[in-house]
Amino acid sequence: MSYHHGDLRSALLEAAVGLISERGIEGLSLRECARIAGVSHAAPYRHFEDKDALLAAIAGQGFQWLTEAATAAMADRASAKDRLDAYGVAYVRFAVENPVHFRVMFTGERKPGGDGPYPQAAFDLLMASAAEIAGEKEALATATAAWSLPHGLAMLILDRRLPPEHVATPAAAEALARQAFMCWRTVLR
Amino acid sequence: MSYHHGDLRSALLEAAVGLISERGIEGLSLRECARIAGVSHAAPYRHFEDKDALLAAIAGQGFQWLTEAATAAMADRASAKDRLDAYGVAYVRFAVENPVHFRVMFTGERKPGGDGPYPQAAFDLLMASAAEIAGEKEALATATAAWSLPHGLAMLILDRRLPPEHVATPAAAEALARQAFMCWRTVLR
DNA sequence: TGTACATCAGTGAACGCGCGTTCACTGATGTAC
DNA sequence: TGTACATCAGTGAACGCGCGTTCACTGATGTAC
Repeated sequence: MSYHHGDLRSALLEAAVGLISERGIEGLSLRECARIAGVSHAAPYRHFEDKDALLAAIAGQGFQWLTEAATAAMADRASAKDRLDAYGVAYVRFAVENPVHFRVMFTGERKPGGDGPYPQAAFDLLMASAAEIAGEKEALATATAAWSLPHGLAMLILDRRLPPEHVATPAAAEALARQAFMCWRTVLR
Repeated sequence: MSYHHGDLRSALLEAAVGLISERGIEGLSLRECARIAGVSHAAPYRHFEDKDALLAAIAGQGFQWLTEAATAAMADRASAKDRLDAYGVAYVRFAVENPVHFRVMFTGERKPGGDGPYPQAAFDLLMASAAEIAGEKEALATATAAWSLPHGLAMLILDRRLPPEHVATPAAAEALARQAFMCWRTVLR
């Protein structure tokens, strides 16, 4: 290996995601990331100010991907109701496919000042369609409900809170998710 | 203070809840709990095998309270649909009133073996009413949806993910929650 | 093409830290007789 | 009521640990002339 790594920043992010997937967010340590990347334990500080900055980078990446996925999923839907529907499906799919990112994005309380990562862009998508359906006045409540359902579902799936036999594989989990959404669709149509 | 504390177990649980509410679950330490309870740092081991046992005790207490609250809320409702509805409202209320317990109950992945705390009793309540509404075949999907909505809403509220001005106070949060549930009620009626 | 130099990514030693847990102990409590 | 004893809650010293972070450094890279 040469003295310069080449793309240590990416390697550290990757190592962090792997580590979190094995040991949980609490189990993340910069030193272990450095070890995995084959670099001294002080090297990460050339790329991330501190541990929180690394987590923030993962969260930021996740928020971007989520927004992209939701935007793409909603793009070819004609009605606002269909768009909310597509949003929910894309949301759960994103969580199942990127469990570490999702957990980092949504674990822990945001700072009172509104500090910290926030899915502003993704929420705006929701609000726009919700306003079309329910009017400005009830848009927030509608968007909140349309976010809560897939968010709760994603959390319950990732945390293995649903009856094990129905969430054993990603495919089974997705099937259950789609069935659960059928209930929601009823209200949207 | 006398040599014997009297009710150290309760005092430790209380200290732990306070500590978590200030610093988050990661910020919990047995030594700090002991300090708060005014006792030496080794004393907690007379009451809890280790740190996880303390957390498990908090979670257990929470699951019990949640089941009691949901049972009570559903008790005087005549139809299954009303019962699912009451469940959701009680669920969010429980989370808002016991944020630390709720977080401890639902933070982190359960062990693959199905180890760890699980709201079995609360979920059974859901399944019973869901089966009445949707039949045995679709009961699981219906129960899942009826759990996901309040679960996601509770998480988003506790983590301050909703637009700040609407969740500034518990009262405002509850109002928003009730509005959001109106959407859900539509599908249940 | 060659050289001097600035830049900056990665090194390795060192610091201080609070933590979880163990252990032999001590002091209070309550019970059997 | 009094005494001997078992029980067990709480003590305080000690262990080892990995971590986050800082620091002066060294070696590679690339750019100006």
